[in-house]
Amino acid sequence: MPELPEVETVRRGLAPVMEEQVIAGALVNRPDLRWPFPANMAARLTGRRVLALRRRSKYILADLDSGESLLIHLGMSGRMLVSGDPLGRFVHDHPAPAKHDHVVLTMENGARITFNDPRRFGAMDLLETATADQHKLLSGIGPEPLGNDFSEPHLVAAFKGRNTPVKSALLDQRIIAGLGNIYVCETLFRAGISPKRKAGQITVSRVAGLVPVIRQVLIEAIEAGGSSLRDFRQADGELGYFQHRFDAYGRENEPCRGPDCNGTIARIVQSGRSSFYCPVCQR
DNA sequence: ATGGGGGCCTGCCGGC
DNA sequence: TGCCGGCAGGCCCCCA
Repeated sequence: MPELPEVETVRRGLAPVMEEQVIAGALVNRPDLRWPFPANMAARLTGRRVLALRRRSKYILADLDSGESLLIHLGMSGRMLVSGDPLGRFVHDHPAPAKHDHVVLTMENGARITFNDPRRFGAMDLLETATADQHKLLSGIGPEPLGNDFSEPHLVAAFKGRNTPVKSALLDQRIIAGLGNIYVCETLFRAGISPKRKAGQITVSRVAGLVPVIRQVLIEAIEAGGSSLRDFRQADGELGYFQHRFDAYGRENEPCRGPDCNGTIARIVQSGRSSFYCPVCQR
């Protein structure tokens, strides 16, 4: 469930049960996900207190009192399931792992956090907190769209001269962090820009206009994810995700919801991925 | 440097 | 019922 709003929703769901808490036990059920786990991962997590849970792009970082941070990426199908008993009555209760439960953290408060990832495109790593930004997976990532470094001049400069479709440019994590296929589709729909248009060919004012649209789409999605937080602890991290109302994504052959537009949402494939858009009002 | 495509995995869904 | 193709929210890496 992994674009920026979903990852932020997961972070917010995990924070109350993980922050300030000690990891009492770590169960690692396989040697790797997308890449091998770091050496001695279970031992380096066990007994460590979680000082803070942060998010950078689609990554979650758990800062530990050892000076290391646990880096978590959910890939395409990763879930962080919270179970157990916050009152700590069943700390020693270890139910058999379900299929694709790869890592289970048991917190001192009795909460259990299970990383379940069928497709195993997810990842975990341990890195020095002080130099986290220089980690190979983080160093090339562009500005956070909801942060101060993301701006009209930045996006205009990043698009300038680019011959790639705007769809690809917005998916490029070096240009802007955290967008994925869904929110790029939604952003371009609201901005009235065709996903096929070359990034460097869009007028400066239209590129600048993308900035507030991106922010608004993400803020709305985070708020929608947040509305499902009550159910988050029950398990299914996917709740809230499907509650989103998408205007374009997944709506092939359905009527365009644009004002005064009688177009029909189309699906095309760009660099192997589906783009949904209205050929009438997205130009 | 930039852009495009392959590949990593499993699960699900629709069609035959 | 079973098999098969196509599809899926990501992203690294290699090639031209």
